[in-house]
Amino acid sequence: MPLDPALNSLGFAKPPSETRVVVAMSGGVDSSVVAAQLAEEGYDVVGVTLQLYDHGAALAKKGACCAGRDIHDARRVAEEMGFPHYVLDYENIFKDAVMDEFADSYLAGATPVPCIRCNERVKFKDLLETAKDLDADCMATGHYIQRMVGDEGAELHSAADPTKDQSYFLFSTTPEQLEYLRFPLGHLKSKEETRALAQKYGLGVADKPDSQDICFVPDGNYAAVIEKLRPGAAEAGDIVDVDGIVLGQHRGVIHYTIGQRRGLGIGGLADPLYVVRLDVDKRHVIVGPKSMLATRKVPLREINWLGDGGFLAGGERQLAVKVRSTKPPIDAVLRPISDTEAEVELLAAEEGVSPGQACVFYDPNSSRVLGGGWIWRGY
RNA sequence: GGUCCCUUCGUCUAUCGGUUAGGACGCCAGGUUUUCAACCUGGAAAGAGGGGUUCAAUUCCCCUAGGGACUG
Repeated sequence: MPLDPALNSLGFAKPPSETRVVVAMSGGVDSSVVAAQLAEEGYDVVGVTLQLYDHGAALAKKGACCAGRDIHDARRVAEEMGFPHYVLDYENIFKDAVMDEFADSYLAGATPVPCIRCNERVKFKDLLETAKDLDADCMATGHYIQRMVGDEGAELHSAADPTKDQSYFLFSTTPEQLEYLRFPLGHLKSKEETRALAQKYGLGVADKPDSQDICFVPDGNYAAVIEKLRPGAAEAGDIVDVDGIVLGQHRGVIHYTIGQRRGLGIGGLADPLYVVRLDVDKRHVIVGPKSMLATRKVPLREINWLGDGGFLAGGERQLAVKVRSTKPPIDAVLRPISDTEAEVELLAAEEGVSPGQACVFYDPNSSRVLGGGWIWRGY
């Protein structure tokens, strides 16, 4: 983070004590450290935690964000560090903006990424507006991502620690949102530094495990949540090969994603089978050998462009893309079709490209994130 | 009716007297992961049944059951 001596650590030309920052606190280590650190630096910190879904259902789950135990943890950090903390009831907003689409996406044979929608539609939208209503100068989160100020304004950059980088989950952050956001952890070299800071501030959450899995799914059984939301969603059907030959039965298309290997229950083969396609109308899970997963053309919509210049006007571009959060970026050509649609051609075929997942753009020569889009079926 | 062959983890199979009975796929668990997956590591899991021969039988012989090939 290049520091202008005239500016404080959050980029404002005034003392921290006169800079109000809303910290989105999940109750985890990361956002707790952000809040504690900013409070320590003397900022006018306001902690906010969102209640996103039903308490009772979530209590059983450890490591989840924003419910029950987590709200408690966040509140305690605020008390320990001496800044105000608010809990906002966002259950309805969350259901409308995240959970409903999550269910419908699976029903349509796609594989959604609810965490991206939550950032895009809840944390960086309603919560961000709330922060402005609170007269905050900016809003900070515990995401491992970097915001840098360039010639054309705020830029999004991958985290310094590539193993913790969360750019995949933040590609849809708009330039306007980015102007207002701050990510104080993005420059850390490793998660250990975060935990060390938590120790330093004496936070009770210092040893809390990292969150994983979908926060509103209690026991990892996301299909059960979908069935609760959309009764009858999991209808059994045939597992077929590409020639239509029935190889077995499945418990519902919603249990599968393209590239998936486990859960087919078909044994006795020399090589494993993978899901290569989902046919919702026929309730077919189409399977084949790994080689059939190779994909080069990836159709995208709902593009969020974070690079310089206009998206469509800029024409064809060489860049790197990620099609799954844990896969390394690979070289690709991006061909805009409209302001919000594009086709990505992967230079080397990738396996497991699934509708509903995100395709995130990276500058191959720097840490900059250039936006991304949502993968969908086709033209 | 006769002759010959086959029968091992859930599945497909390896092992032609002494093995912790091996592998693959499937399954389970752990790791990884703020999506779902992928991936990595580990685990459970078998000699159709009954008699023999032998120091020793999955392995050799016989019978029974089931399956297959050829054949008056």
